[in-house]
Amino acid sequence: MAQQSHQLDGIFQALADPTRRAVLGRLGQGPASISDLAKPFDMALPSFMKHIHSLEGSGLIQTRKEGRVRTCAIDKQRFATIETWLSDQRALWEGRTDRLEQFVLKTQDKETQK
Amino acid sequence: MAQQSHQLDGIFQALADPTRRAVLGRLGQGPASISDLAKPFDMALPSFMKHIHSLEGSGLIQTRKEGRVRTCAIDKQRFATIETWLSDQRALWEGRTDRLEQFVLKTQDKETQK
DNA sequence: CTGATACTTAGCTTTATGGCTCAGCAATCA
DNA sequence: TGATTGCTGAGCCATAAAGCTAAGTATCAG
Repeated sequence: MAQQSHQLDGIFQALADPTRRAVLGRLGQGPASISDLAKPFDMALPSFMKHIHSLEGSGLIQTRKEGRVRTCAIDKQRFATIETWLSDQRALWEGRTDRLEQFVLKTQDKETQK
Repeated sequence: MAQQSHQLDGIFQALADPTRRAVLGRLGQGPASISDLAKPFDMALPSFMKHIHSLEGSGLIQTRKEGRVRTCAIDKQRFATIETWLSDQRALWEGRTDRLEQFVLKTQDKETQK
């Protein structure tokens, strides 16, 4: 494990914004141009472009320009990076579902009921 | 669907920092106190506390104070929120891995306008 | 009661983020 | 050719993030 932490920084940072997640949602249904993607958002185009750059920089989408139109498409592979991190994380918990944790969890219940 | 976008903001934002991910890694092995968690990091305690607050605010960890020691534990449930988002996202792609997408990819530049 | 420990609060600085406008440039269209 | 479309680049502004120090509070150990 110990995958590039820096890569995860960018990915999670990109996902931490509702506009960018909405764009991913839209691109999940198929590629689209910048201006098509921008339409639903009440935002100037240069501002919107920053979101696109964030998504592209993190590798969550890829873009290419044909003529004057830039088409964006989701890059599904990057999502695997997230899943890998999640499952690494789970592996930690599950490799160690032991008495210590149970002990603390129960003590915690006692506290919570105040 | 349409889970609280605001919740995802906080979760992804919290995950977008290597210190905070490292803390989660440590907590995956069991609960720990603030100062134990802080030890590996070359950072003043108040700075470290901000990371803890970020994690707690996003719901990824829970903390409780006993005497003068605050103990932190991971909250596994919040991770399900991420998985849900991921699988919603995948559902979009997979619900529509069809000729349309291929078609659009190839003919985009001519056919974008209806 | 005193001192050490374990945070906690307040406030400051620097940098990053997310928005804007204005201006430009290349590709299409009339 | 000239206008329109679809970005793109430069640069400004306000707010948030991530670090710091200094000082405060509350346990706990003697």
